[in-house]
Amino acid sequence: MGKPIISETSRSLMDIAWYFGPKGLNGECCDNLSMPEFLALDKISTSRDCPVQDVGNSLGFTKSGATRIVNRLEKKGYVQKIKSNEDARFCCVVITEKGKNVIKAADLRYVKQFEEMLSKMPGKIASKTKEVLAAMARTIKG
Amino acid sequence: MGKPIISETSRSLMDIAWYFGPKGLNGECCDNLSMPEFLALDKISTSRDCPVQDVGNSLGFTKSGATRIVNRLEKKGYVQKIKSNEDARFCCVVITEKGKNVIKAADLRYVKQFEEMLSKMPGKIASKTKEVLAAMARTIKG
DNA sequence: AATATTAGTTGACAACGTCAATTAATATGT
DNA sequence: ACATATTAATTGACGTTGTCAACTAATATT
Repeated sequence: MGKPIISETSRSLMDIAWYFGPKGLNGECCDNLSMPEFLALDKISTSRDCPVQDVGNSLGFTKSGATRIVNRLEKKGYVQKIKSNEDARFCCVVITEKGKNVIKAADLRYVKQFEEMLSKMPGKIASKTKEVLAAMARTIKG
Repeated sequence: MGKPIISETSRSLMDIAWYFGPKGLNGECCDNLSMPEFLALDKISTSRDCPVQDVGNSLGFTKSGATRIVNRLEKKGYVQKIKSNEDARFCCVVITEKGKNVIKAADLRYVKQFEEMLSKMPGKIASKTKEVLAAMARTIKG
């Protein structure tokens, strides 16, 4: 009832994760694209002939979870699953034009939200923010 | 297939939100406490006689969502719902000792994870990171 | 040729939040 | 004072999303 129990660091991290995360921004980054779908789509767009499991690994999902998210994306017309002709056990998941457009739109929305935030921050800190976030992301991804 | 479609800013924000968010850290911050539960518990712990709806507002949930998350926390023994004796429509939600302990533990885990990340970052940037995150969080919360 | 491994899929399930309807308590208007 | 409106909270039905374990199909291994 009053003084916070948790540290400012935790709070900040939580608030940021919540705001930009799966539940923030009204639960969608753009139209009918959830945050995991956005991340999956980005993973697919940056991999050549992406196997289904790679999507799962990249998100920390099980392989059945991976199947399901890829299927959802396929149903929406954002990706295509093509059997590999080198090894027919594999699917090559590739992004479609429609998929590229949708992540471009989602990206714009994110950047806009971010710039809006920056513009409300003290200039001195704002100027360091992108750099800090990039360094954090790099570190997290190992 | 190769060059990313989305900006580094979006990617960084996503990666951070994902890593520290509801799905990161194995989907739980601590034991059986999900991220929304952690945030709700923090909200409750910093408000005196917190009505159920305030929890919902603070998380961006509907009031039925608020009821459900508070009930989950109550079932786990982390909060108590007490009818207000000023206006019996209201519940005063208060955190229990057990609840305080569990968010303390979750906080520790978060801080540890954060410090680990910091230690892997270039010192010059690491030294600015806390400040930047705090400023972001402050801005987001208006 | 028989067996093991691997990629992906599927059914049953649980967790979580929304919507709309409902209950119970308090305010408001006449 | 009494009828009506408003408000806080709850509940049932539901949709979404991910897990687990069992399964299929294709390729490797022995």
